[in-house]
Amino acid sequence: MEGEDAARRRRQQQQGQAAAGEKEVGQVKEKKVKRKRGRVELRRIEDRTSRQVRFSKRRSGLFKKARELSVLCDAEVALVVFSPAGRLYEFASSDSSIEKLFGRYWNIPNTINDLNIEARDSRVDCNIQLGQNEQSAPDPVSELNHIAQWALESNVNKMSMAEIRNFEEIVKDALTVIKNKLMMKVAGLPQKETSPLKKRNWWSPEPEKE
Amino acid sequence: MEGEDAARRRRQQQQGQAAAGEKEVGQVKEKKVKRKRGRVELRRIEDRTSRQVRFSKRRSGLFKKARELSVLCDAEVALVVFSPAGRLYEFASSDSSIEKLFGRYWNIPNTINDLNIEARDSRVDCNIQLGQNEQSAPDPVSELNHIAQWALESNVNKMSMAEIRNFEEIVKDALTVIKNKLMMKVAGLPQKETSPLKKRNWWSPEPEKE
DNA sequence: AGCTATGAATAACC
DNA sequence: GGTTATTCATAGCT
Repeated sequence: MEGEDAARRRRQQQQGQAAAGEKEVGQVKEKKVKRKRGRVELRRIEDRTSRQVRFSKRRSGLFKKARELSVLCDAEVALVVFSPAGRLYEFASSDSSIEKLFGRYWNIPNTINDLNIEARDSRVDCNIQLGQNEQSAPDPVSELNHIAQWALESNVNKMSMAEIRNFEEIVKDALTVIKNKLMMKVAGLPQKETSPLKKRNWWSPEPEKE
Repeated sequence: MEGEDAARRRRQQQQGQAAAGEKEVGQVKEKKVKRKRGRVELRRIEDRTSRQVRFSKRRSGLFKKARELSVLCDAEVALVVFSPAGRLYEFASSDSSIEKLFGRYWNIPNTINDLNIEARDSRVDCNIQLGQNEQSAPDPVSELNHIAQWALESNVNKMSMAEIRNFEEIVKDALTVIKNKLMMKVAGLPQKETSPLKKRNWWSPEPEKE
């Protein structure tokens, strides 16, 4: 951010320079000098066309800035923009999808999540594990069913926000399991463990790689 | 965005002006002229301290731009940034909380599903509608349960790849429904729709009592 | 969509 | 955290 005084001073200085330059060349460029812009006002642009053009330009600028921040400063950035017309534009830094980053956002408030996970009904855990290792219940849908039942019995409507977030993660995990299993099954591939469900540590501070 | 040629041309022009200005005053300001900055390189800043300073400044700049875009162009913007240290910074335009805007984000992909939704087993559709209109089963989890049962009865193990994908989407939809409903319920937010997404929200449009 | 003058952001320095 | 020189973004045109 910048103070008003400094800004005004700089502006005057620049105009001074410009004047000097013009004096040097003897007013030759008089024709184009009057494209005065003026400070940008922080309120909704009324003209529809102009607003749309502004949106396009500023949007690309914003996304560029977002990308720069994520690259230069090694930060994780997620950006979602809806145009007035309802179009979606999104950006997520490098290794994080929007979903992951916002999952992280939701997880931040409750670091105690681990405890909740441990504390949840063992049937769910059990079923997921079984499904993954393909021991007794080869039908993945039953797992989802169990999860739903578990949630139902746990009186979802009275869950706290933290619990809901946790529930969301659990169901998402289950969905991943199911998807993987079905994919493997249909493709006729051996069920190899890819990674995702382990411990959800993808958001933890990781050692840096250079 | 701007072309290289134009940029270079303008830079030369400006430096020409500056040179003219200096010549006018006779090199009096020689002492401070050499703060050369150079183009910003698009790669991670190595120096830790510098990176942190850059992060602070650029972050505030980015958030300012985001706010400007949302105000000037009447767009909805959600921005989440995690510093390398793991700190969270967030911005959401005016009337949208981060959760709402990203709920909206998650709902977008469903556009493609309209046809699929119509085509799939009517029992599911029916149950969802019932749940939604709170006639018999206001508990969103039951919807998930029904979907799971439907998939189970449909002999999932013999589904084609396309069908599995579709199933995955359906479950994801259900998850979205559940999540949003719970979020709204717990946060006590009114379910207000601002934009054109409404038509395909087969699962949420009506405000709830309770 | 492409250009340029101007305003704004910010890298380098206190 | 403040200042200034410089690069960068973009408003106004075409």
